Amino acid sequence: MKLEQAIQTSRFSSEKHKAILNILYTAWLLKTTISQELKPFGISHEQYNVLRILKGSAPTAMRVKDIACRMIEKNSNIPRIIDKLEDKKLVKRLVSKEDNRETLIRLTPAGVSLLEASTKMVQPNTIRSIKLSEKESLYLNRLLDGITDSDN
Amino acid sequence: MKLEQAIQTSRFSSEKHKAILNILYTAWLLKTTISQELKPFGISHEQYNVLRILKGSAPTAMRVKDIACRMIEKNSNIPRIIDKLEDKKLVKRLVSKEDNRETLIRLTPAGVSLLEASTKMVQPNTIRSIKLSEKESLYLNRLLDGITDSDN
DNA sequence: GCTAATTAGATGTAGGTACATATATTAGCA
DNA sequence: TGCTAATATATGTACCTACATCTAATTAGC
Repeated sequence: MKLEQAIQTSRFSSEKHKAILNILYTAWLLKTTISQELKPFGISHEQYNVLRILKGSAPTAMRVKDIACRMIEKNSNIPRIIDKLEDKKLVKRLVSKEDNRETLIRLTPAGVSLLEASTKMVQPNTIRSIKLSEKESLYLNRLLDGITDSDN
Repeated sequence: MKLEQAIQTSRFSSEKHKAILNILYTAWLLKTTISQELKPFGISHEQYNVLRILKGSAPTAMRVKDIACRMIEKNSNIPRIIDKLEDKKLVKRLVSKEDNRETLIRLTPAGVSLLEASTKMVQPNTIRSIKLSEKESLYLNRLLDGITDSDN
């Protein structure tokens, strides 16, 4: 119903085909919603994700590659996102003492407080916008986890 | 299981929160897979979607705005995607006789044959890569359709 | 201990999204 | 009719992804 009207089609070759489009559409909706919530804070969804990842290991600084492998979109260009965050003084780059190839990234106090303020807004609104019970969410997670088994 | 290892985390505030990340991650996987399949044909996932939409109304040409509202990602910049397709001679721009503001887009024979060839590869591989029965797909579609009711 | 291979990160480029603005054309209406 | 508002598309900008390539630093192998 929702998907059909969103893309103005009701011709799907199978439920599976429809499911593929539905996942893509729902993901787009989620991203758009989150981006809207973040707009007042002046950061993008991707920049927000990096800040959250950094907070996960704070106060310890993180290496660029360790941030990268926690991102949902695996081809994110972390150095470039860090550039933007550094411009806004939300993170700081440090050179690793033990390996000079590595760059360590650390949240600044400004980064911490912007993250806290934005999360306070974004988190509840996003959670609220999803009309699923915990039980339905669990079942959805099971379905999604099973979708791509490596032995295809 | 899948998601946890993909983003190296098992701390989710709820099943719902995990479901949000799971949808985003699964969509990214799908997009990446489809893009890979399309690479030999020299077109992007978005360009492929436009070609498919055009085929849906062929041989009648379509207006830019009608293509736009069938796209999954609603903010797609259709004129720019058309530019790329036109460079490759896969579509042709025509000016509408009844309204000179409108641009009509039509598949060229080259566009039709590239679409057929690529679909023959992409469609089965994508469908096969999704490990869901029709029944599971149906249930997944129901869950996704319910996720965002406009009265939030 | 020195060179080759590997690794971390930065950077270039092409294509895309999101959104604001520009331009042309048509519709609406006093 | 003539003027304004609305509409269709194109274009500019900032940010992002995908991927190739570059540079510096480290490790492996002999």
